Amino acid sequence: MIRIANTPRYKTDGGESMEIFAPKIAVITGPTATGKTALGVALAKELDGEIVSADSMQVYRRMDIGTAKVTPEEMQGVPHHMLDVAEPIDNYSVARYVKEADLCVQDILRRGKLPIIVGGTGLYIDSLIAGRDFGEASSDDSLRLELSARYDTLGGEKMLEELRAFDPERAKKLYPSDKNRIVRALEVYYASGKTITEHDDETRKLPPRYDAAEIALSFEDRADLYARIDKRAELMADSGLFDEVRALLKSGVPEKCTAMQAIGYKEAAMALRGEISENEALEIIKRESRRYAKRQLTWLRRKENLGWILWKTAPDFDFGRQFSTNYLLSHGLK
RNA sequence: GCCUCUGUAGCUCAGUUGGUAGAGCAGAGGACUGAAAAUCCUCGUGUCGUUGGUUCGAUUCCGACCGGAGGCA
Repeated sequence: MIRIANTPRYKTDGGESMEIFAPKIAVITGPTATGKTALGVALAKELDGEIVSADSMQVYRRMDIGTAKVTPEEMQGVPHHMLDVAEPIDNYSVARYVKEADLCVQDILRRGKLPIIVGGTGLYIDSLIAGRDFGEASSDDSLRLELSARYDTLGGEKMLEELRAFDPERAKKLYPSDKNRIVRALEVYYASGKTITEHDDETRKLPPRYDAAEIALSFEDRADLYARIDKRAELMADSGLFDEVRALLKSGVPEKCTAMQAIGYKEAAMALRGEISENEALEIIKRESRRYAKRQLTWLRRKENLGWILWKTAPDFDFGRQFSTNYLLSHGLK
């Protein structure tokens, strides 16, 4: 039976000590194709937990094959949350994820179960644990679209200059070519009157909302990870990835929406348009997936207090379950 | 068997009128606070096929040998 062990003590910036209830939760993360889903289910069964997915693409309905979403059989009766919570045309975001996933976690805790966050979207996981508030600014996209268009005509240098006028600190950190971040920095300021630097500083001061014990999965040898990714991409193609994408496009999902930026989907769309062959698409999907995994590793490597499980050549879930259980217990989850 | 072309970074190739070499792709490292499966930054030493010769000096010129491609018999 799971019990929330203790109440950690955090200091506020004012120097006053303040007691805050930060519930303990478990996290299973790691690059793509390392067995997070299977280990999550095994742990949930052993520890009486429920899964909260942390995957920016599995939130979309009807995107199953290309996102390697758990199947009902694989769930083995374990409740899964944060899957299929959006339409592909929705343009999901971290802000929305934190709000919705937090409700799930709270509900699970209220019922006395262990929330197990499982997924590879590092930003989503960290934001959920930190309890980041992204504000209400710019809930409609008009401002962002306008800024984006301005960036395209004026260029990055001009836009950075504009940002530098009120937020030199952020401007210094950004390259002119980093369109997304420049646009966002401007957007935050114009919509809220607050610079993104101020906003970030404020959220950084907040004590973490959860006390997370995090386990990361990967392979000892990078080559094994890549071989697994390649194999899985081929499996996806054989299982009907192209049909899935065809159906999405046919149902009116625009090609430039967030969901269609997913690896596997944008390449399949290119093939369906006849720009490349399906085989070429598959090769690009493999390559992009490998690069994605590498970025995920970069994200994870900088974190302290990660319990790493490095598979030899293939996942060993018996070992994984044991290691994880011990790890979680030693981190106060009992 | 003879002739021609060819052998340079993991791959495709460029180049040095002789002073030990550089692009693209692949790959590696990093950043990341409302697109994050997104967006962006940085990184190029390799017996220049092997072995003799010419030369102060050869990957570059010459010879032989070993691969590869094509042609003639």
